[in-house]
Amino acid sequence: MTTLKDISRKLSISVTTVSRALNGYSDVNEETRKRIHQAAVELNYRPNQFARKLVTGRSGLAAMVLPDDFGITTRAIWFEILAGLSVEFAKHDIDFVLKVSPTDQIINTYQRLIERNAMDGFVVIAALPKDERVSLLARNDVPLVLHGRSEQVVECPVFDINNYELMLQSMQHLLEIGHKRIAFIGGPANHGFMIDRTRAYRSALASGGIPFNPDYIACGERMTEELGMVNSIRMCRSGGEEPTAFVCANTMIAKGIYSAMQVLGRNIPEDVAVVAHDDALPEYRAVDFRPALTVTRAPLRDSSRPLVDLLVRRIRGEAVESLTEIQKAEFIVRNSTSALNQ
Amino acid sequence: MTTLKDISRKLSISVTTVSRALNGYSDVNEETRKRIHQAAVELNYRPNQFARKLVTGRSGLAAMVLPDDFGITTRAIWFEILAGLSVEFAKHDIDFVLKVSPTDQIINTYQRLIERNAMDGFVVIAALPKDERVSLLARNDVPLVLHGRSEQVVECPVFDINNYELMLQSMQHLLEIGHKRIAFIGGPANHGFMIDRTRAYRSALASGGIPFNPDYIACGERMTEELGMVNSIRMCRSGGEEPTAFVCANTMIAKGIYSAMQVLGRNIPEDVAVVAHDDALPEYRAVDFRPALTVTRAPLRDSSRPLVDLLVRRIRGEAVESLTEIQKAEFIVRNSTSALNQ
DNA sequence: TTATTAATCCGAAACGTTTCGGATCGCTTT
DNA sequence: AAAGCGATCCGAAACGTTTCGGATTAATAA
Repeated sequence: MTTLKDISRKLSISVTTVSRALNGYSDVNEETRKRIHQAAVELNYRPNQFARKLVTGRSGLAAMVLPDDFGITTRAIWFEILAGLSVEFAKHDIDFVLKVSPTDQIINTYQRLIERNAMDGFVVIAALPKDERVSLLARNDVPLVLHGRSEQVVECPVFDINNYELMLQSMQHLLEIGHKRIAFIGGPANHGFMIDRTRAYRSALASGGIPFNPDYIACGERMTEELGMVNSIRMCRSGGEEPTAFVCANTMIAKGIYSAMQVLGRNIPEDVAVVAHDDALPEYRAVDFRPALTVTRAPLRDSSRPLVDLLVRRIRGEAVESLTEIQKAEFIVRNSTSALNQ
Repeated sequence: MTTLKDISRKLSISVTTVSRALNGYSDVNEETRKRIHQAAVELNYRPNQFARKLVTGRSGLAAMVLPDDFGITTRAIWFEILAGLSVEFAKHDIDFVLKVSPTDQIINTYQRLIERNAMDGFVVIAALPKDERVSLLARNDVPLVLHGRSEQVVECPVFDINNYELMLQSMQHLLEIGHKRIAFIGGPANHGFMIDRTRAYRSALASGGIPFNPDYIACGERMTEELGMVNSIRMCRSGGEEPTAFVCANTMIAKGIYSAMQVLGRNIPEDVAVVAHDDALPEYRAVDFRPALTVTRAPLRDSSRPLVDLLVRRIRGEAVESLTEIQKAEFIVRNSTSALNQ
């Protein structure tokens, strides 16, 4: 392990100057800076992160805390997010630490992490309207970035996709091609993105002059194939009028509906239309559905960079007001929707 | 942020003694130790990890490096492993950092991490016979624990399941109930576990007096449903004699075979038997297969604890010789295998 | 009585950085 | 000639721990 002192000794230059040269301060001669840099690579110098943290207060560590029951979704999705964050943080020389905690201990886990004071920041995913994690972190002045919008007015950077808009787009498409009995199968009703989408769902119905039917909306804790399967079958068998179209909160739910419709002997898109929101997971490619799935598309992978950038800028002390980013989803019509024949 | 000095001041006791009391040294009076502990909780003292690292050399950080194409398997499995490691490391007060790296940059990533010298240790998964990662870490004296066996004689703790034994068990079962044309569909041929299992496969055949048929073995880079589907169909349609039984390296492959057999109009277990190795992922529950799947079972989740324990013991300086653990898989006969009728 | 020992405690150095507050020197301005 | 300035450099303190090498005291052994 070579240290600043080693370089200092070798060049007969003070430690101070070596440090300042390596950190790009302006008060060191270009000539000596070169010599110092050269010596640094020769000796294979790496700054000791811990000594640095001790004086600067920065650790070069950022964390994410996940529930061990995987919350609203599946392992595959979490990993997609984790992988993206890891590579993005690496670009900023930040190590990404993963904390998995029993679901009922999440807040305690945050508390401990905050007390230990070893993380430069946190990324918080799946915002709730009143999010305890967010208020805890904010209260302790710990930088965080939030994925999804939270109702509470809090000083933190936010990244989100335009959930309201994308739902509106799906609905308008279905309305335009003549659907009136449109069902919505989604995730936990208390999450920010579901609130936004539900609002858009109802607003689109209203603007189409269609009364809201509570039987046509289903929320589940976990947005899986099973959720889509079970609920679409239930809706079709309830005795009332069957829906002619389904809007799904993700492609897994759509997959479940596809299976259900097959079992029920319904054809897509002739008998029922299906639209979904697509996080673009390689495991569930909307283009590979038969028929190919109409979607609003916003790759989860694309969220890593903005999330990390926002957090890093917050850590660096940028004003929070400028740290909001809303990504627009793309609307892609494929073969799972077609004009209603009647 | 309260420090040792704060406690020291409050109690009029030297920093040294406070430190030693809190770290459980024997040369401090039981009475004063109590006072110190009490003051510590009152002031909500948390040791500064970085100051500590600076002097002890330990960082309280352990890492795992993963390829961004997810290597031999799927996102879901990686997450299962990551989650387990995270909670186990937490028990030892170690933060778990996840590094995702482009596949062709893995070694560079390790190199950089080693140079930065910020990790106490690494867990290395999916051992290759000659594993560059292992030799790099070992050469630099960085503690690691290896999942799977590596050919090279290297000073590192190893955790593995008894791949040879479990394959033997599956094969013996199939042989006993009369199967002779037994196919094996597995993962990348160069991985340790595949080498072991292939050896067991051939040895079982030999002891049953059955010649090895290269058409009955298939290896794929990725052990997915698709792999099982494609290869089982190929084997059944090759024109030669169809296999009457399949042994699969995991349950996803088995799932693919189930689908393939349905397409082909074959019944399980009447026409073909299926056995798999089961990592016990919640997404692919062997008991939920129809018919329920006969397996050798070794939950992936169960590997986290031994992996972490071994690594921690290595970091603490225990002799490597004592740090090997081989877990036995359980053999569970269900309905996907039955005596061949002929 | 004196030497030994055990039980407690502590000062100071060390870990490797960053940074505050100058110091030095040669030039330019007044 | 004095003052001011810009360009370079550096000593020393600070960050919060751990740990080495004693110091002190009282009890015990010789």
